[in-house]
Amino acid sequence: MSQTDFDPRIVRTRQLITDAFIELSSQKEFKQITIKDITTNANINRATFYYHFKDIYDLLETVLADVLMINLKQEAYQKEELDEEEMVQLFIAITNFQRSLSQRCHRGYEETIARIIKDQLSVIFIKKLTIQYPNEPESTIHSMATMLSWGLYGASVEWRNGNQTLSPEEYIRKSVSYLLYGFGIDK
Amino acid sequence: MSQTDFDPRIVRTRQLITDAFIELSSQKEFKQITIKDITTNANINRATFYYHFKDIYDLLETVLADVLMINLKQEAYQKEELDEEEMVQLFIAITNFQRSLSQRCHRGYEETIARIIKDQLSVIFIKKLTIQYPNEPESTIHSMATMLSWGLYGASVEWRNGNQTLSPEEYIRKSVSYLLYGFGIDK
DNA sequence: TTATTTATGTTGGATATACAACATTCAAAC
DNA sequence: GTTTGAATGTTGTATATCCAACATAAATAA
Repeated sequence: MSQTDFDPRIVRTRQLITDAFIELSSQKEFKQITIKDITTNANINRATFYYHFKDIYDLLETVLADVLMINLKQEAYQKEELDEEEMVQLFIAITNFQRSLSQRCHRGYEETIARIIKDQLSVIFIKKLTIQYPNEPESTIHSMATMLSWGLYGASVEWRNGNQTLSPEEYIRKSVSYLLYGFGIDK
Repeated sequence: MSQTDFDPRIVRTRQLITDAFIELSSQKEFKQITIKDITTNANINRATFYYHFKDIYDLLETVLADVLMINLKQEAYQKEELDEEEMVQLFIAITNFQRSLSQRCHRGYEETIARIIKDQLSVIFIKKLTIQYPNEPESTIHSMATMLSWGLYGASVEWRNGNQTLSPEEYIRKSVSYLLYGFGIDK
């Protein structure tokens, strides 16, 4: 964080944008939210949005990292194909978040947070699947990405609600192996 | 209202200032509130306050007129001495406000509003009494102004709580005559 | 498929808001 | 009463936010 990030104007504007995004996430799916929706809701100029964020994906990652304190930045998951190791790391990031959820003040809108997390997982998986299966129609790619992101998130909820005798890694590694094998990862 | 008053920056900043003033009014008397208090509470620069308002008295009148919708601007009560007609007009302005209070969403902080109104009445009366009694010590002037403002406001509350068979003017004119007579208005 | 509308990303210029500094006034401390 | 500190009002400069406009892409309508 640079010094200018303490400028009250910047702080206020970022808060407006973030609040708008979260509110819209409770009403719509990520792919239905437009920059225009956000800036209208926040009552700021569109150029101002671009002063602060590169695009809506940048906003999504910032909200996850800075507001929800969960590391799901794309740059941390750069391998082009689905990979067991990366999926385990994704799962650990989510369970870290789940672990802290009971101590946090966000419990009131957990459903919105869940949606935001799944949206980002979906963004990550779509990117990988598009590269790995260039000839698959987009609808198939989206469908697979949705199943993966919901599955991974659901597993983290189950892990949290259980007695947590297994570490996240132990809990998920077998499932991930089966998942990837089902994708013909051994071709 | 000029076109620039729809500029979102202006709207937001004015809201921040107004909210800060109202919050501080619930904690302190008017004369204890400083510009610095307001700008700190609102998290804006002091120069920005002065961009919008001439001074704290300007803010007070604006809050009354624009937020609480009650006309107690000094410029409407310019006679230098206490005057029966002006006091009746003051009372009518307050009772107009009281009349609408039951239909408004401000009921939750009526005490703060009462304080703000009394503060402005006090400002008006201090100005007149200072001119009328130049040799009286300031503490006396303040004391008289306080009694007048509380008295006038209290009468409006009583009027509102009664069955309102009398118009505001009928209700207050006799009392005002007695008040002014007690000030030696007939010298 | 074509035409129209909407959204995105960008750019140059205007302006509201920020900052620091200053002079003066007022209030508090000694 | 004197000194010190805080508050007020002001000013010049920097910058975050605003606006309109443009080119392009994407979505929708015909």
